[in-house]
Amino acid sequence: MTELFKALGDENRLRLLNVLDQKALCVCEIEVLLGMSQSNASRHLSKLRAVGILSSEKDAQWVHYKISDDFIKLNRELYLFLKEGFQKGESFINDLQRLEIYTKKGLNCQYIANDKDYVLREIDIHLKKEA
Amino acid sequence: MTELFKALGDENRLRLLNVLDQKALCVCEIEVLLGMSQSNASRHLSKLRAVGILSSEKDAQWVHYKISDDFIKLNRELYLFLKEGFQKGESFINDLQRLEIYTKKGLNCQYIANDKDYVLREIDIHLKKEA
DNA sequence: AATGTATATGAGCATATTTGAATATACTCA
DNA sequence: TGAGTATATTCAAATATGCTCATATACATT
Repeated sequence: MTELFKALGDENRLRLLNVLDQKALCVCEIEVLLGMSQSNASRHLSKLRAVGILSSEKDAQWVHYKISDDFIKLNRELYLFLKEGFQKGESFINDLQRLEIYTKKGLNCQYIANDKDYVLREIDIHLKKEA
Repeated sequence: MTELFKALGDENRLRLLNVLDQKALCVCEIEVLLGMSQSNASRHLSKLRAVGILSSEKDAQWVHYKISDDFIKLNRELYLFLKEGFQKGESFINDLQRLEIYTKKGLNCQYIANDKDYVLREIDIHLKKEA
């Protein structure tokens, strides 16, 4: 249990979980959506996988991470608590907004591979319109 | 939420919560029951209180700590998760065994103040009999 | 008031954690 | 096979954490 809480005791890792709770994502998508460096995103994902919170699947050169089915099954209360908490934090809400734009515009790993800055701009443009 | 998880991500603090979930205890009792140094016990209790998990009350020169009613109310799922986890960990179970002996023998802060080693021996004698 | 006791806090040390930069690995596709 | 790309890992530096020993504070009792 200690290891689980240690893994959860980090703002960045909670942000990861928040978006992954909506849908599976690969490292490069996390990088773009949360504004993290590639190595940092990879590291945090690894840590969450190491304690069983995430599972991953390879798809060509990409690795898709998602919240582990076992984790949800075995830690129902904790999972519900997390979901509740995500609805309250400002940064969590902002991250979901970015994810929603990313999804609605039909963006994906391919776009990021071709032109990461373009994807970032697309998201930011949309956010400014709403503001 | 991050701060809450950080506070929970420590074996000793989880052990504290486990026994405090049974009944309110003062620092010297924690010291004896969990075999922690006085300063360490005090510090961990402070930390848990700082994030709202514990509340404390002064009684003469003693300070009694307990799990905060607000914490339980506001974080129901997390609290349930903790209780579930406590039933699984070996060290948690051992700690509760010591607490049970301590309680059944009618020991209290006064006994610890008079002769801490006596209290420790009383608990250990009982544990050896059961083994 | 003076002494004793319970708890809190400060200083210092060792260890752990987080991070960016650089590099290694694993995979794809021409 | 060789170049390119996504992800993982290593290294080094900065910061944070947990612990012990010593001391301070607050309260009780004589």
